[in-house]
Amino acid sequence: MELVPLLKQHWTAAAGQFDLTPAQAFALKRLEPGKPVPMNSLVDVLLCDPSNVTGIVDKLEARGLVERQASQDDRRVKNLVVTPRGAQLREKLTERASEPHPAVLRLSAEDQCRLCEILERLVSRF
Amino acid sequence: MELVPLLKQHWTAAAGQFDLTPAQAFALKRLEPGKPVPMNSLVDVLLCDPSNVTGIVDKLEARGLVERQASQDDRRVKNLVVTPRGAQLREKLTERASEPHPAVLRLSAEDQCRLCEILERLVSRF
DNA sequence: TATTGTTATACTCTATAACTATA
DNA sequence: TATAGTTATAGAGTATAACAATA
Repeated sequence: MELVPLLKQHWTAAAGQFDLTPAQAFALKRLEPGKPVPMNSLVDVLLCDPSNVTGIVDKLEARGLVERQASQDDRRVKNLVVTPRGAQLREKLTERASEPHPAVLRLSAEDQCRLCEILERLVSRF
Repeated sequence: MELVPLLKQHWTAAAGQFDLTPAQAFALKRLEPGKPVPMNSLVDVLLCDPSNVTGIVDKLEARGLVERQASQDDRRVKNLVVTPRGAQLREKLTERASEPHPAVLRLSAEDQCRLCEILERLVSRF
């Protein structure tokens, strides 16, 4: 919990390099190019209210990074599709965010390795 | 980074139990009873602008959880002191926040132990 | 000149509630 | 009745800039 402000700062800086807010960047990072998903699915990723997703997607769409598409199966649903421009930005963002935080580099190589493994298992159970 | 929303949700829930916002709870948790610290020091903990600290402390002070005290050494500085009521709430908060997240409990006992050790080393280098 | 803390402002995130359209 | 998404709204966090008091 003590690390949350640190992580937040790291992520905000990474997102800011591409003129994205943290939440916008989170959403973009979770949208896989070529795999449309309902707006709905972002609620589980961002852990926020559906009404927030609207605003976040609005801004991404206004910049031409994602598009809303009417679903064929359920006319209530709008699917989100990453545009080519969005995919390009997403890749750069992912690359930038993969850079380890300086504090992590101060750990031993063994600790870094173990931390990585354990966190992967933790994420997969989330 | 994928865990940030999860951590945030966990912390928001813990803080909410005591009618504190996440930032207020963070500040209170970092103020040790009996050890006055300048407002300034919260900037490094919350990693935010000094102007935000004013507002966050305002709300804690309005609830009688902390107090501003003029510093003897430097008349520009205001020291923050946790009140008895603040100390009581802080203890409950710390206790509540120490409860492991369900996702962590799904890890093996060995992983939990290692994660704890590594994170402690990480925090100490922060 | 530089620093501590404040104020004013604007933007984003966030939840709540009420709404439309579908199912 | 229930669900997907929107709108309106209000509260909180955040940074920027300008300011007063002090160093």
